[in-house]
Amino acid sequence: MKKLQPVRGTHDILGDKALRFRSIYEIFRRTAEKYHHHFIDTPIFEFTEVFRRTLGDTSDVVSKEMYVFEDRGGEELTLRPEYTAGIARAFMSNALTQSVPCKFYSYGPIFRYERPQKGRMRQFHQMDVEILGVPNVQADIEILALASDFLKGLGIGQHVTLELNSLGDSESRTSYREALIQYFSGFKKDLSEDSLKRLEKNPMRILDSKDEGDRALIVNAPRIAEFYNDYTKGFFADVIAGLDSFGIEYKVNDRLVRGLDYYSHTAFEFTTDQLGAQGTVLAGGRYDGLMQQMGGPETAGIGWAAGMERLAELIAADKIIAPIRPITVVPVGTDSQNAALKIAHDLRLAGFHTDMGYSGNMGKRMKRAHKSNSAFVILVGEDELTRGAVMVKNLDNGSQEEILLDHLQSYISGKL
RNA sequence: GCGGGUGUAGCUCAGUUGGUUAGAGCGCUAGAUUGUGAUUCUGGAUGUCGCGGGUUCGAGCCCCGUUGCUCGCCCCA
Repeated sequence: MKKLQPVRGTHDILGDKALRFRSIYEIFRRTAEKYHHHFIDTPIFEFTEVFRRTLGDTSDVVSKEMYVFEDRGGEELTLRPEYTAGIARAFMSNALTQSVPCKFYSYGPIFRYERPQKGRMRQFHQMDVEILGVPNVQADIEILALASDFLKGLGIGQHVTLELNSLGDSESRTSYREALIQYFSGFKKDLSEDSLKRLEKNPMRILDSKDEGDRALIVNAPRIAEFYNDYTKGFFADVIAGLDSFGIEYKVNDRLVRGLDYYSHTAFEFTTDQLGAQGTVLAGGRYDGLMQQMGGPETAGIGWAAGMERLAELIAADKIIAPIRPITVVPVGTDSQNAALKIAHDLRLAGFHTDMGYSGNMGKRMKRAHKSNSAFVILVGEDELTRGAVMVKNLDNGSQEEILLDHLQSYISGKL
């Protein structure tokens, strides 16, 4: 082993970070299940085609961020760079098109070959929810409510704002796109280099450019709302009315654009100003055209994904689940080792979290027990054993008492 | 892919205009206390100064390259 370091952009998750991840996942799971979403776990790699077809060849994700490899059988595979395409594939592979609506939640690693930064890694973790087969606004409203409940459950509702937009149906979007191209083409010499490329590939992206020169032009650019047809207008109004009736706060941002090709209608992002350049903590939208793009039947879809690493930086201390306080069983001498092991085993069978003080002198074992956050140490010594008892020490107040083995479990459960 | 900052002990960091054996605190460890932790006291070990080359009588310090980390851009959770 030459390098004992993790691959760039990957991290080990342990200690406090592991606790945060577990806490967040637990709250996510409970919230998603309250909305009766079902757990789904799809492979972390798929045929490259699954992502290439759905995300669009020109998207940055496909063109420069995917971990693509060929396996020994010569198949072109890709580590998933996002959730939706894989779930959509699973939806069709398992013939669930016959069982709509389907509501899913999932959690796991996502891979993108990017330059790492704060809140951005090459392997990171997302929590994802999807509703498939509900084309009307009920799905939009519920998926946003689920997001809002989740973030409030984490205690970060105050630090996060919901930005909302409608990208319209394809008719509205096509005419808006043309209007944008026409408008910006008149200012080609003033546009930044990046935006000139966007003009070719994805003109709507110009709208969230950070370049100052671009921003001056954007102020007077056509607004998407002017190009909504009646259906889009009504749809968006209904989503907003739903949020109002739920008391969910939002900010309409008509410059909000989604990176991936398959979005339509509702698009949203929950952002924070506390994470530097990576402000988006949860984002998603409606993707009614996706299934068809993959060669399946027309199926409506909407969902979002939340970034675990980013949320872990924001989570309130009181939402982090307390580390478990075990009981540590310490044999006093080698003679009592077997008896101690048996006592620990019995405690575990009775449901107690139990650890062993394996080695070292008494001082060392006590120290380790203390460090492991133990509530009690059970000292198993020859003297006590002859009386059918053990010494139980409370590590919080230092008191200790000799307890008959027969009474051990009831004694401890009374004190925990 | 582009641009900036940075790298000394497990952690947080000192280290003079380049000058012998590279330091502190925390943590770790041994003992005081061979059946008792979080307090105290006394000892101990921390290290390829990221890596490779160069300049120099001499480099942790200067120069070049490289790599990791980090911040920003692109893009995104």
